[in-house]
Amino acid sequence: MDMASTRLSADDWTAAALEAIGRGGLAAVAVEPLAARLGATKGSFYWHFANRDALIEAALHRWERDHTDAVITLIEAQPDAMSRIRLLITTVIASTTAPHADGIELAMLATADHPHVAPVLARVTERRVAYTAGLFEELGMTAGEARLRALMAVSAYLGFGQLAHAAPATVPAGLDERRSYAERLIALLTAR
Amino acid sequence: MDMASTRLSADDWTAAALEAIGRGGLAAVAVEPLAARLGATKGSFYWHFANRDALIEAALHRWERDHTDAVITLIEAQPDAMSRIRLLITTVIASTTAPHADGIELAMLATADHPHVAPVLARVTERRVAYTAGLFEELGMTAGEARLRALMAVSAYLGFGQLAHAAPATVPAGLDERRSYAERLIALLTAR
DNA sequence: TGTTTTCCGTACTGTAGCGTATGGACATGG
DNA sequence: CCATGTCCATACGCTACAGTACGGAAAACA
Repeated sequence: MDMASTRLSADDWTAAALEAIGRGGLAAVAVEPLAARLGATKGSFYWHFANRDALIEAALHRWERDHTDAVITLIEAQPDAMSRIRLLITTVIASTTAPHADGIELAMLATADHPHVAPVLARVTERRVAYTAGLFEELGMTAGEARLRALMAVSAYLGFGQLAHAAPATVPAGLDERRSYAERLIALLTAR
Repeated sequence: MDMASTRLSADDWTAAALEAIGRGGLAAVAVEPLAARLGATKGSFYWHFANRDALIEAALHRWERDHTDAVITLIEAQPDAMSRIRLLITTVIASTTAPHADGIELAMLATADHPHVAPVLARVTERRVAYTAGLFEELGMTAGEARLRALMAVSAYLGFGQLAHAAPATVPAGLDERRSYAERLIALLTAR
């Protein structure tokens, strides 16, 4: 995995930081352990970054960029609003309860109070709600109604993630069960 | 607040630990800072507890006990299933977005991976889902249907908490808006 | 009041990680 | 091939906190 022991770039460090966040949360972004994992020492790190805080900020902004891009291009490929909503819900429900979901996302929520995490997470979340509200509007709902549904949808998404993480036993286990759960959720959220 | 500078009991320490969790998460449960906050020193702590881990465990178990008791007695006071569901949803939606919700609960979710937190949180969550499913059954639903609805309800609860925490701007601000949001949620969750 | 038990303060050791200083390896262009 | 800039390892100091040792104060009890 890390056999090319040439010099490291700043991006190598942010990538390692994101990976660490996924594993152990923001607290796992520690310079010396990361250096060990990269087969280097602090000397390298402090050449590329001023301090630990700068690394965290860089990693967070990279996550924000990559993450939002990925979701948008995935969903936007669908033809109409209804199928976009379907895809949104089903992929989320189907994938979330996998081994351990998207570790980074859970870590972000877990550290929502952190001064650097808070603004990033707020932007991503607000963007999600706004985007989802747009989908419901395309279904013919008023702006107010669409926003309510969007809040419920995003809540259902976030809540399901927490549920799967905190009490995996409660959540539908098989893929079929999860699929039908997603169907019921879609039906309730789009009901007039 | 802390003028009675008599001796401390083990319960004083667990109470302080819970308060610290609410403020800064599990990481804030540090012996020396807690001692300072209590106007004592480590000498006291290590007489009452073997180590930091023992304190965490004690605090967690105390939270589990107090917490479940409180919710159950509050809800169980209602006459019928429908009003219990109403109360459950409305209080949760109405109170969650207050200053900063129940700090402890958020901290628990944020540290769900911790070896001592995981089992406690899993028990509490499973109990919530089971209890809510029971309410839906009382409404005349089949066991399977009731469980689905319960999952959605608890998801909505957890998700709303996360939403209010991560992006307060997205969530209904005024008490009236929140109340009507809760109403819509109840309507959707109990619709046949 | 004297003795025993309970409780706590002080002083110590040990560890983990942040940040700095500095010299040197390695590449690169003149 | 040598001089300059780029990148990194080593060694160091500093802080925060976990846990231990031990002596002494403060209650409880006789």
